Amino acid sequence: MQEYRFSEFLTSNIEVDEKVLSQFLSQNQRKTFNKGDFLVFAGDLCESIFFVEKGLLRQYSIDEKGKEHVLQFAPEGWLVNDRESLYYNKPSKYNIEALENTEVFILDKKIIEKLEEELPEFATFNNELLNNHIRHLQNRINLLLSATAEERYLTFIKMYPDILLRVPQWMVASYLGIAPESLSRVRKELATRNFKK
Amino acid sequence: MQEYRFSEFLTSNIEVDEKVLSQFLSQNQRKTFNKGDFLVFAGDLCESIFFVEKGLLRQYSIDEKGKEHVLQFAPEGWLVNDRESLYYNKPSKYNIEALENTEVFILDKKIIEKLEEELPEFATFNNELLNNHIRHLQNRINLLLSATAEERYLTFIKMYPDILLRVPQWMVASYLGIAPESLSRVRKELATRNFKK
DNA sequence: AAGCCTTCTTAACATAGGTCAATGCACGAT
DNA sequence: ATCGTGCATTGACCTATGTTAAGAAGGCTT
Repeated sequence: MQEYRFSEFLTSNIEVDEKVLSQFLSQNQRKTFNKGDFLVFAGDLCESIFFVEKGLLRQYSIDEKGKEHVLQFAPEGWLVNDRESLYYNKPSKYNIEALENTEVFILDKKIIEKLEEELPEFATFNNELLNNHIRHLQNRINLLLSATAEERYLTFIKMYPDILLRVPQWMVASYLGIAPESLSRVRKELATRNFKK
Repeated sequence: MQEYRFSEFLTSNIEVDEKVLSQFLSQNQRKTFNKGDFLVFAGDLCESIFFVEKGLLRQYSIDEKGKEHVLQFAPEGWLVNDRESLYYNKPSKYNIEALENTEVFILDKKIIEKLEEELPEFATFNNELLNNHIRHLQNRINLLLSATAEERYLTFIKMYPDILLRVPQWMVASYLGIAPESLSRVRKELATRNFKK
């Protein structure tokens, strides 16, 4: 579980003077959460953007029947926020919870906008990040539309082998949109099939 | 079926001088497609961004079993492109097809970047667009994870009543991730239920 | 007007995956 | 060491949705 500072995230992706950068990023934007803590509760307003420097977050909703649905996991180097709150001042539909002791760097919309104005390179980079995020979401939608439980699981293993080891299995099931018992069954089936070969 | 020019899209969302704008946007970026035409075939490289000025597009994949899955519909005022191609120079997984006679305004990455550099307001606006798109995709994922066929359909009706009338029902089913026959069943069920009340 | 697509519907049947309940296991707290 | 809690597994059963196949209603095309 490495650590990944936000400043490092920036300097390793865009050309920018360390000093210029430091004027944007103050130490007090860093915050620590313990395993089990909530960064955001559904119903809250959430106008911050969280960059995970260390640890692991999950963003999830709870439906009327009380079931949880994982929208995303966020390990080191990932950004999480609630767009509904950030751009429409609406209460969030999603909880954000720390699955491990987690350090986040907290950004607000104004800082992002300021960075974009002052550093055109950042604007381009941020754009790519957003587009990349969209790409991921689209691929996930495509998977949810077309793939069986087994296919979804296999894709997950390939894409996020690290996360697989850091979260309980039922959360993976929740991310995949299947029941935990079903995932158990899929795994059993895969195991016996591999054994036979 | 109204018409929505890209220039109008910009001027109605950001403060910008018409003349400044016109230097970016030339007439030859406009293109017309007939119903049934393909703008992009899966496997193609697609480095353009399409803004729909008139008409209707759909972006969809075809899985190994030959089934189509609609990633999105794009009526007037919507942007479509393939991020996989645009940012990673990879062949597209998705087809883009004109469902009606359609006029699109074609942008490439460079124009977007230039607009962002020259017009900070555009950068902010574009950012909001991308974030809004992410928000939509997240909500759709959440729906796919948690909702039954009926709930998905009801949500679709509320969100896209216009599109409902412009595309065949089986495409809606494909967008919702259910079989056309299932959608038929859902509709019947809804009809009899409303009748009983 | 006839014939041909395409779409939608319906019904019978099949199945992946959900639900419920019981068991066992691992691990942290006492 | 023991208890309790949360997680994973398993099996029996159930249900929503997929599949297959057929027929009916429009709407193009010739």
